[in-house]
Amino acid sequence: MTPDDMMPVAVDAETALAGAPPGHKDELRLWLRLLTCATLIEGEIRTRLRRDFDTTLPRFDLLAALDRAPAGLTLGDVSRRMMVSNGNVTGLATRLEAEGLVERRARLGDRRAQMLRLTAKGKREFARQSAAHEGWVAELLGGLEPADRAALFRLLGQAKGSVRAALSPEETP
Amino acid sequence: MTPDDMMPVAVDAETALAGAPPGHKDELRLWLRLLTCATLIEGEIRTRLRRDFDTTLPRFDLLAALDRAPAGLTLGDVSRRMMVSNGNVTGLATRLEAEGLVERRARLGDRRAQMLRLTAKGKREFARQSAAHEGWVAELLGGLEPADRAALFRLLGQAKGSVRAALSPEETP
DNA sequence: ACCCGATAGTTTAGGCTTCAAAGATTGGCG
DNA sequence: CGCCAATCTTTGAAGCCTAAACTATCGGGT
Repeated sequence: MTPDDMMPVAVDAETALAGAPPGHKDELRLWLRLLTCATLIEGEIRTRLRRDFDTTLPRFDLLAALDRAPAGLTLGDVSRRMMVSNGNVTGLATRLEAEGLVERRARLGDRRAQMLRLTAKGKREFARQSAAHEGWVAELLGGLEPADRAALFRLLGQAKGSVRAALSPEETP
Repeated sequence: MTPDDMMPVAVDAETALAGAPPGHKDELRLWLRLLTCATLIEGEIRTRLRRDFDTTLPRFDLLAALDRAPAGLTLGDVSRRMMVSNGNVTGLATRLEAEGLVERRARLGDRRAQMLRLTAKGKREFARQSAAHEGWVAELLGGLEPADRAALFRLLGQAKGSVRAALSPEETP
């Protein structure tokens, strides 16, 4: 319960020259802006998925994961790719199965796992949704200069690297 | 129900020279990377808020909004700032009130609205959480060169502008 | 052959989130 | 004054999400 010494935080190098209180305000502002962008886009996509296809983003994401893996995926695979919990996928898969978009089938030789695959209906449905989705994203980010878009893409890669690097030590003990 | 002509999508100008199928893949890749970054960071912050303070991100965000407005905010104000629905804030406020971090009080002259304010305990609690939070973000994004961080910040501003521009026409009829 | 740690999935409890509909109040207009 | 449209909040139904506990199965070492 000593809230002060839990914070490995890079209190080295450049902090010295920055002076003042720790002053990690820059990173914070960056994070808040990143979050705003993501929230804005995500919210709009959710709204349109509901409006035009009467579906949700998690459903769409699950279909997308399966679409990229014609041989099917286990629930665990899906959970890792979507970066969501196990139990979450169970429920999602159950609902999509009930709608006939996805099918569970046993995996030979391992009675623990089951493969999840798109049904024909699921493929058709996802193709429709996917085309619209791609258009929406292009519409929302179309205001960016191509050069800016490329630069942003690269810098986000850097950011991703920074986050993963900060995460991996404790994540894999 | 004609799913084909609902898609205002910029099918003009640069699409012509790009050739091929509509080919908005660039924007899509950019969006997916942006989303990955946000999800990664957000997930880590959620985990740590739970682990270290036994709280959640929405609670933290609500406290943060109130902390920036010493005079208090109506539930509606909070809802707009957090970009979440009205009903959502009701429940959030109720739980935080039960924990003694926030208080509802009637607004003079308008019995429909109520002001939400931090209690003394809420202020203390948020100060602790906020300091840790700032450190976490700095840790996660600390791997970025300061110049890259600045560039990223600027480009995200552009992206935000692009999204808002694409949104505002239909959002305000 | 048996046990035991690792892996796959489900369940449960609790919280977050949205949309839509309902309640409560206000302020203005005839 | 009385109505009514606009504003603020709450409620209810449904779905999403996590952590943690539980079940089932697998595979290897003794």
